[in-house]
Amino acid sequence: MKNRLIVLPGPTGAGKTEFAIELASRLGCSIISCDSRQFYREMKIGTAAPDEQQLARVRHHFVSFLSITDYYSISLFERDVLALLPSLFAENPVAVMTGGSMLYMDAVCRGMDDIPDTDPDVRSKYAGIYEREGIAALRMAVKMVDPEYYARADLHNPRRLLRALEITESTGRPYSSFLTATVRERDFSILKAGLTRERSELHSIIDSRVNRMMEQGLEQEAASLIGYRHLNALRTVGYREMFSYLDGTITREEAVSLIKRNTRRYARRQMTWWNRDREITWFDASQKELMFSWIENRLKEQ
RNA sequence: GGGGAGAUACCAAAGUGGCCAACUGGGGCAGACUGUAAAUCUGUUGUCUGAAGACUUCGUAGGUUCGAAUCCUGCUCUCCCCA
Repeated sequence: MKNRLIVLPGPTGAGKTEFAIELASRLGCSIISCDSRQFYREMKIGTAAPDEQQLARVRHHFVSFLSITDYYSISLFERDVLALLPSLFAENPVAVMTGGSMLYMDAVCRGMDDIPDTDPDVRSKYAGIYEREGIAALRMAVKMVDPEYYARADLHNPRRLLRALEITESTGRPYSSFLTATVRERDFSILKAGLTRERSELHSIIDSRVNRMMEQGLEQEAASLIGYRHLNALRTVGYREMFSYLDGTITREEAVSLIKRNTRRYARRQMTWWNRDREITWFDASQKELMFSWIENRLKEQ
């Protein structure tokens, strides 16, 4: 019998954390967290990371295992999860992966193309060009070195253009030549069950969750991290807005409502991403038992 | 009781005779996404339609005009100042 990874995507606020814990305890397996901000041990409140009690109920992996100053990436996550799974499957043929980081999830399920690491100097060189000369300069450069990518790139998006340029220059090969979109074979099978809620319900959960974060001390947590605000890990909903408040740019109330708004937007982007993944079977949060039995039946089938 | 200001689409706010279905911002909705992705970026937002287009909008009722969100009059409401 083939090992199984149960993948549980869902927008922020749908209730994945608690749901996954219940599922994993029923199955007696552990949880792989796929949340790119809960990775960081310094960011607990603002990321709604599972608390001590929740962590005690089921063994979690990839929660609070990094410092905000560590370098990490999607491909490292893919590598680390694939390296961990055999030991999990040795104990139980099933594992649960849940979280809201869409591309990280896809990296585990489908794999990323092999692209060499880039030269940090090249990266900062192009970042400087972008700062001084704007996006038009990036476009022109991409057009020169990788016309194929230029033809299909999002020419408004500096992140995409910068990435293409740094890869092309670091490797001496056009970025587009690395992009094969090959789906990797995995030696385990994947079952995708998504957890969602009605939009309006999701919004009110998000609102109350943000209020709770404030009660739990998001302000203090952000204040303790403000010296690291330039780090990518802190370019995160909840922290950025609190930094603006701590700067005195906006009021506390404004910060709170911006956090709510930006969390809503994040949830929407998540759904946009997953909507095109036909492998996901969706369940409303109110159909918990139905979802459990669906999963258990599928597990028996094999 | 007297004087003044204003009512514009979900909200805020421009427009002060035709180029206005109406600038802009917010919010909403939708989309993209191959390496720090809770990031980064795009579109759309009166109704009907695939589209061309048609139809109804700028507090309300009238009027002026070839033509009004824009001008005039009555009414309703809001705000400010003086009593």
